[in-house]
Amino acid sequence: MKRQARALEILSRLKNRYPAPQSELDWTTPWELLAATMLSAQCTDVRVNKVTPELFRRWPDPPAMAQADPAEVEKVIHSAGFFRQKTKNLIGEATIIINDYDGEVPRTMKDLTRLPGVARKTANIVLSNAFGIQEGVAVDTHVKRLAFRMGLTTSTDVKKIEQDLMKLFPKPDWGDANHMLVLFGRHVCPARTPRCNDCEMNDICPKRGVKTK
DNA sequence: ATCCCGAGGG
DNA sequence: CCCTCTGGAT
Repeated sequence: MKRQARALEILSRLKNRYPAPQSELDWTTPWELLAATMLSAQCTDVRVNKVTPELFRRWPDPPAMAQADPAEVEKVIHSAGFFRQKTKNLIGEATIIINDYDGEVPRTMKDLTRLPGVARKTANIVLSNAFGIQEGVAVDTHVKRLAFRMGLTTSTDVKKIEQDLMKLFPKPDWGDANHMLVLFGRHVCPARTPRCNDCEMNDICPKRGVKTK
């Protein structure tokens, strides 16, 4: 099957499995989503959700976080990993948002990626989920793995993979495509032991790079 | 290419 | 023990 046709068929089957896909991170404001998404680097959303209630209670917005004691923030987010760098990112992001954006999380790719710890993946999530803006396709470890296995890209470079997916998927689906691929990756096609026998993509998936034990 | 970093699973 | 988890900066 040709790549474009396969992409649309995969999208159709993903929609069938996940009629209302959404992130499993807990958040209520754009600032909380930005913080939670940055914290999710190399860490499961379950563990992010374990630290964010206290984090958001003690430092609920950019003004509070900009004034936070780094040692205290490090304690609260310790179990999420990369805690020193992530603490610097949180305080740095809050400070720039206060100084340059009047305390509001910016709504453009250019402005978001100025923030420390924020590149295209995190910015795409914030733009799509908090503001409903389809700027691109967020490419994380799940999207990267599945796009390669399913033959939607031949690249291992996240920027190139994003460009490929933007051509293959209709723009209105870009935000949902990320969520559906992440969920499908977790449920059916994890990195180590993909369950190809039980997979509804079995007949159209090239299974590129699938580890067979 | 390497580093940041803890926690859970196999 | 080794791999992986919704990455990003140097």
